[in-house]
Amino acid sequence: MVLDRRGYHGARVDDIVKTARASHGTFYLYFSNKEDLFRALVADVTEEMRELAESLPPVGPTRSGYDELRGWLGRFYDIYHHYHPVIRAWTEANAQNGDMARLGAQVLRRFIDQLVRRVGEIDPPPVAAPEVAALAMVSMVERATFYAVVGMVPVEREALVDNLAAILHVGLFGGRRRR
Amino acid sequence: MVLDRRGYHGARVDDIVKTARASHGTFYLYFSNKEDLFRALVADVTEEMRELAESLPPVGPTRSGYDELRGWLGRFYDIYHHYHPVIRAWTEANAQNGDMARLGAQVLRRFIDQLVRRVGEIDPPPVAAPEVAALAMVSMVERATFYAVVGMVPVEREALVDNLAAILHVGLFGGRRRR
Amino acid sequence: MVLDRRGYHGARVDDIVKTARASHGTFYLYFSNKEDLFRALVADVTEEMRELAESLPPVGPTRSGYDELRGWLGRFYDIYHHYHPVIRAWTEANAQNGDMARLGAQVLRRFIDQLVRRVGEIDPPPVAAPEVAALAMVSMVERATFYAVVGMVPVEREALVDNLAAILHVGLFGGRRRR
Amino acid sequence: MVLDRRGYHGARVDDIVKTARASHGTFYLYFSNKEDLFRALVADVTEEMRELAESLPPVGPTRSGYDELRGWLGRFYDIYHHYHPVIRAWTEANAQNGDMARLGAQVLRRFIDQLVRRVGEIDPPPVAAPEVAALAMVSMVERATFYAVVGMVPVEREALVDNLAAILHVGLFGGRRRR
DNA sequence: TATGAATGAGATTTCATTCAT
DNA sequence: AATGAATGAAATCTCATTCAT
Repeated sequence: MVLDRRGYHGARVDDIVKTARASHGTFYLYFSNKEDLFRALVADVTEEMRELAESLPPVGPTRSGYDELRGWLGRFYDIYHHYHPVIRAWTEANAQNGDMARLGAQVLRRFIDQLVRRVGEIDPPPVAAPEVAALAMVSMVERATFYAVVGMVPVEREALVDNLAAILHVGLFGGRRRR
Repeated sequence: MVLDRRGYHGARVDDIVKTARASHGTFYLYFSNKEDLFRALVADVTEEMRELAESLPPVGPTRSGYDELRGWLGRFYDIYHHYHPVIRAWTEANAQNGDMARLGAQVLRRFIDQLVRRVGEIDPPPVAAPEVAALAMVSMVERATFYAVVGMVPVEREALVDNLAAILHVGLFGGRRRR
Repeated sequence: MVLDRRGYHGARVDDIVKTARASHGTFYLYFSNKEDLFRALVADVTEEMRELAESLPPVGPTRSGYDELRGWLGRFYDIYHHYHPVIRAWTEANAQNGDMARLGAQVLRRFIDQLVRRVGEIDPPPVAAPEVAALAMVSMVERATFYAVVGMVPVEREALVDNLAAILHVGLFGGRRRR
Repeated sequence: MVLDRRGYHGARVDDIVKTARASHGTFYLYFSNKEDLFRALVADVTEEMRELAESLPPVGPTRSGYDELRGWLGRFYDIYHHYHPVIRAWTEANAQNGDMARLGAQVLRRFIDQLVRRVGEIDPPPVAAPEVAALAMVSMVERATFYAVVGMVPVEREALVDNLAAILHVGLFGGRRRR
């Protein structure tokens, strides 16, 4: 995947079509321009992310709740792993202003909303400001997974998922035992 | 700041010199190329970050430890706020491979190392894998601050710092009371 | 008709086959290339024009001569109206050098020759240089009709034909009465 | 002049800059795109045409009126001769729809208006529909001059100007003697 | 005959960099 | 030291034409 090696700006249409063993003409037959390809790729990721956000399990200080959280984080990791070239490029785009950044903000928003909802179900409420706590947690999961997936830190999937689950659990339920 | 609006690739040398009310010639008198300018800007941030990493306070389940952590997070926020155009561009560069991404990995490493050291001081050790926990915490702080600073989420400095401090405190010391 | 909206260069083969509800393959089955289609279209017009040039009536300062001239101008208008997309494209091609311009020059020549012949029949000869007078008259008829037909000026068929006939009549026979 | 040989579509930016002994970069320093150059060239011609339209002399069945008309037609010829590459390209553009054709229609309009005004001064009025007569006369002058200038017909400047003047004079004043 | 996805040569346009002044 | 017009390599994009089915 060309995006992987060079990111959006580094990926020349020439590279893309060579990698796909196609021609320039074919490329512009299916995409109206380079950004359009990127949008299509991002749309796939966005769809996966939307489903993922919706499948965030109800949480509770139980063993099964903990396991479900681990499963969910594992899926998060897998999506990031699978789409990481696109996600790299998207991160690149998010660093600028413009459409793609707005789309990124929407997806972020969706995760935060789902998490806020879950946190609202917890009794007693674990934090004063669920919105900010949700932002913090989403940020943690997203970026730690990103760094692991792109190899900026040497962390294996299981170690990452276990630790994120543990930290989130503690963050949500304090020291409460898992029943 | 041109980097703010457009990121590294979006900021043309022409824009940069216009913004600086200088000429192309002058630009190349002081920087050997566009990347060189960016390196210089990043070097400033890197230096701040290095100092910041070193000033990570010893932590403990005390009120003063908590306050120091808040102070430190506030400084983190302020640096991000001040340098956010550069940091955006850096995020963009980190999303690609290459020198800048390696530099980003180094800075990340430094934060993780410092945090691991602090976590190592805690007795009993709060987590099984301090490295991964440290990655998670750095990721959380970094990205939540980034999203807040660039306006992708509407969170104020104080709310952010308070919540991050609370979450980190719980993460490090579980439900232990602040003495 | 695609030529109408966009002219020769603006009419892509893709547009042409879409308009004709055919495929690219079929197009190249019947025409060896895009220019070949245009040549075929122009050939139709050229043939019409050839016949029209030959049917230029003998002229004279009589009412019936005047009426015949009017009829002829009406046919000129009708051909231009019918073929105006092709004629637009041809005008476009005439504005360049090359084969099509040469073909345009031939057709122009044919009209001039016919008109010179008619003018030669007039006694006394109305002008010193029949060739140039013929050029002027052909130019007048051709371009005024073109402007009217393509809508660059708001003139109706009858008004145009009447006036052109009157002017030509005066030009050929001066103020002489129509007998 | 590159437009001369090939017209607008045939003139590649590459040819233009080679002819001008400049580089692509320089071209795009002064014009935002290829059409922009063409617009600039046409603007020059448009300005000349505007002045020419305004300088259309008052007409009358006098020798001096006739001479002024000849002078004016000579200036028309000279402008066409000088700008003929641009005028060819403009004719090409007029053959399509779009901005340039609208601009062409405006210039045509201006000539017609001026001529209608002059014809309106004549007593008795020479034609029933001055608008259409003016269109015919402008068409005649424009196209005959075009054909002569681009070499589609072999007519010299003096012969053209003399004959056009004679025909216009007859058209306007019938057989009336030049006083 | 008919199709239309695929092609690729060649066009336009961009922008980091240079250099004469 | 400072300038900014000029450069040109390299990018994006177009579209007439082909050919396997």
